[in-house]
Amino acid sequence: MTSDLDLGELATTIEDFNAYYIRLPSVRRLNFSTLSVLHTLSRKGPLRLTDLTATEQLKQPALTALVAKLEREGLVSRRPDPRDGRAVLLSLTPDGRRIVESRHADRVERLRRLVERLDAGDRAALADVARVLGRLTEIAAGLEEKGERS
Amino acid sequence: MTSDLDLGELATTIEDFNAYYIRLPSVRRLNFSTLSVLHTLSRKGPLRLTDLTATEQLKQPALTALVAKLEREGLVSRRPDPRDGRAVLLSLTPDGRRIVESRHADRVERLRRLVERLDAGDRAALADVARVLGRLTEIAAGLEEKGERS
DNA sequence: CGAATTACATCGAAGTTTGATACAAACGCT
DNA sequence: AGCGTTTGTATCAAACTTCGATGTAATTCG
Repeated sequence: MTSDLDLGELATTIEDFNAYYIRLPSVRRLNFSTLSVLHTLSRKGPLRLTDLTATEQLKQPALTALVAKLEREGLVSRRPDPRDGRAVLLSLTPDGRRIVESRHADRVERLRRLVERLDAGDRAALADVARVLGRLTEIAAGLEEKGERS
Repeated sequence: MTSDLDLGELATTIEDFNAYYIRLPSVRRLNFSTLSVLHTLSRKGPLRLTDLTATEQLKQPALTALVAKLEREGLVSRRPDPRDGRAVLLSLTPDGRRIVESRHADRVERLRRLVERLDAGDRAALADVARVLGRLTEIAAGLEEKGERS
């Protein structure tokens, strides 16, 4: 049985890990909302503004303003949706992609320093960690999709 | 050998997982900075304002303002540091603690729904996931401490 | 076609964050 | 003890972010 206690501890462990993992002062001063938008666009390809409001915890006017700023800064590009004259399709520009990639590279480097201090057993378990977290993400994405249809 | 590729994938997996894990619209509208401060105070006990600026990605004036607001709302309490007349010690009030706990409970519930859809093998690996993430956090905390002394 | 809906933009008000600066307590030196 | 320096917070005004309400144009559906 997977007791509540186990899950409570797992949740705490993830929370604490994230406290360290998220902290990553970026060279350019980009706030949480901005980084989240860049990450989402880099993973979910061209998206309409409304689709973004579903993932980001911002209302549509705030997102419109943020995207306008990112376009001015050359990190995001907007083009009309050929299928719907009201909508815009947002994607990362090469510069925008570079920011996401550089942050990713920083995280890889930090992870590397942590991992090299793990003992052999824990290091061997890393593959399992990756597999299970990946599955949990897939399941979460699946549940969300289902929820949207209701 | 732990190749760069493995770590890159692991970092991506964690990033994607977090995109789902972090999303948790709270009942009270508390922004990212606020939630982070509450979490840090709940985990690291009474802290001085300056110690908080080290963890939170806010400058001291922003933190002073945020803490003042949280005190007005009854989520954080301030008392003079008996060891240093210039400093204040910040801690969570019962109400503040309740917010952190209720968010934790929400995460446990979300995790539960994900975990119950894992196959037996992946579920069995959860203990390893918790252990390894916990170790990584310990190591990260240790490295940070070392860095501070330099 | 016309009414209802949807996608995004605009606006003004409220809230947040910042750099510069002020001030008081603590520290270190003699 | 005295004095200059450093450290911990507070204050301020300016810049930025976010929101709810509302506008406008494109789409959908009967």
